[in-house]
Amino acid sequence: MDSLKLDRQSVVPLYFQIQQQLLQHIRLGRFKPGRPLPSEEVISRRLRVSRMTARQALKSLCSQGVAYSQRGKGTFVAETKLEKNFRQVLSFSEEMEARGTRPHSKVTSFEVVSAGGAAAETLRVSPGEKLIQLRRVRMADSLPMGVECTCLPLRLCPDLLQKFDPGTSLYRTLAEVYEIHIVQADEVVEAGLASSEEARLLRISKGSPVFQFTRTAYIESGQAVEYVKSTFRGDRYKIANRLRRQSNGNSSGGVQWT
Amino acid sequence: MDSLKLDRQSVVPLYFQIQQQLLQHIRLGRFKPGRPLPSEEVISRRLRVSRMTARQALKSLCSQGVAYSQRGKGTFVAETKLEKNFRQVLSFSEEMEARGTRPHSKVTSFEVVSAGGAAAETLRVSPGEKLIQLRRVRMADSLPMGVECTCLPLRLCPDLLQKFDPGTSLYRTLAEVYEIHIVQADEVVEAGLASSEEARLLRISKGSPVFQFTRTAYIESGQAVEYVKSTFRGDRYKIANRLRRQSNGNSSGGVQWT
DNA sequence: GACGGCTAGTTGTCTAGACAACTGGGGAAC
DNA sequence: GTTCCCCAGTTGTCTAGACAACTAGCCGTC
Repeated sequence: MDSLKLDRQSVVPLYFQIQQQLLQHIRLGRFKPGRPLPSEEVISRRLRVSRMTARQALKSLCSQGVAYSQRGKGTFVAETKLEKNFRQVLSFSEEMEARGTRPHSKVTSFEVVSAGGAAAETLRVSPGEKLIQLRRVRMADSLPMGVECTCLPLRLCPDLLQKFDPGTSLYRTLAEVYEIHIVQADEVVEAGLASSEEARLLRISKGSPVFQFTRTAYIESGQAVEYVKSTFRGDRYKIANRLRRQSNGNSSGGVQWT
Repeated sequence: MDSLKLDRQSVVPLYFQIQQQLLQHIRLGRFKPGRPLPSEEVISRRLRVSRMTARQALKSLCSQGVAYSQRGKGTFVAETKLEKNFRQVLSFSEEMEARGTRPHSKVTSFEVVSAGGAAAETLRVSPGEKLIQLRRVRMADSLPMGVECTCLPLRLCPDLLQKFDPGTSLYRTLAEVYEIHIVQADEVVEAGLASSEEARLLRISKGSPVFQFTRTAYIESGQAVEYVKSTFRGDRYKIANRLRRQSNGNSSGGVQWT
């Protein structure tokens, strides 16, 4: 007998509940890589939802790279474990937890500064407006992974210096204390060499290969709220991604949309 | 009066035709960044398709990072032009064309070798089986961008050495001559330093920062058909990506799927 | 044994609706 | 003038079905 558990009173959409439960089963190894997930029809019948809802749950697993579909055959658990999820915005803490390592940070400075340069421009604040600047060394299982410099407009979170415990997740604090929910980010990655300052903090030699990330995070309205520059060790950090190729069907149109 | 153009006889799905036409309008600047796209309802009425079909077209633009949706407001053209599309599998040629630069390659070797090491393992061929190995220097507007070493099992494309014109796109040749359609790829990016050999070919100094890509490409069945290792100049190459944050709704389940 | 057709199972596409949740603006009430 | 409510427009979620296209296995014919 199946112990179904969809909460139809919940505000959480059904497809999302289904997706989360499948994900949990995959994580626990109850669905193994390469093996099929329940078909749309089975989920639909078992959980008494329409096929489109079941389908939406499976599709969202596919778009996360966790599964893949084959017409006429089924939907299968994806093989590879990707080292860095390049699809979803994750804070460093969340990313390390997903990887199974214990995140930890050492704050090297946490202060209010005047906006200037790229940070001011990106965050759309007038030059001279106050920003909170947080510099941290990011560690995983006590090993230094990278250095990170985060800038936030002070007016959005005026008492962050008091409210934020640097041992916890910044994103979690922003959401819980200030109702600032980050939903999107643009990230640019460059390859570079460690400066002597970075080398010292990361315990590597100057000139070692590093990743340089520049991230801008946005809330739903499209307003940029966070500007981060970070440098991560090239020897301990990889980026992995699964790409799909767009099927090609050429059709040039003459529709008037206006 | 609107000149609608959906080909309902075509094998190309309606949602894809709509998506392509919207994309073309965006590329031509008829829908500007930050401005709204036609709403689901408008597309639905204008083109006489159901709202779900119109929605699927808009959603697929969103998943490509070309647009974004806001509940209650609409779907808008995304602002930023991303330097490297990290969502779609693109060959080097396609990527450079998308960027508006003229791609060009210099072949440094093109031969049959015996499989071994990571390439053999990834492509799932027995050690010693023959592989085609193609080494190229990749150029954009006559500037060297990176070096690339591509491996393919010989049995999949036995006369590639004759059939492939290195001036053209390898992916195009694979599709047209051998019916090998690449639909997915896994890519791992690392930060490294240029070796003296790479430095010479790329006209940079040894020890300069570079990106090291390792890509495995798959056909629909999941069979790996291409293994590529490449090194790109850190000073001329950036990776850009737009990430969405997964909305969080925790629900742990007890469904029996079997 | 080889081939072809049939069938059940699966995903892909599409329809025509429904209600919920949210946005933004206008207008009424205060 | 300010506040509140309502309404039209929009996206998010969901239903119940339909047919197409493809896969894989079974089975009978040749």
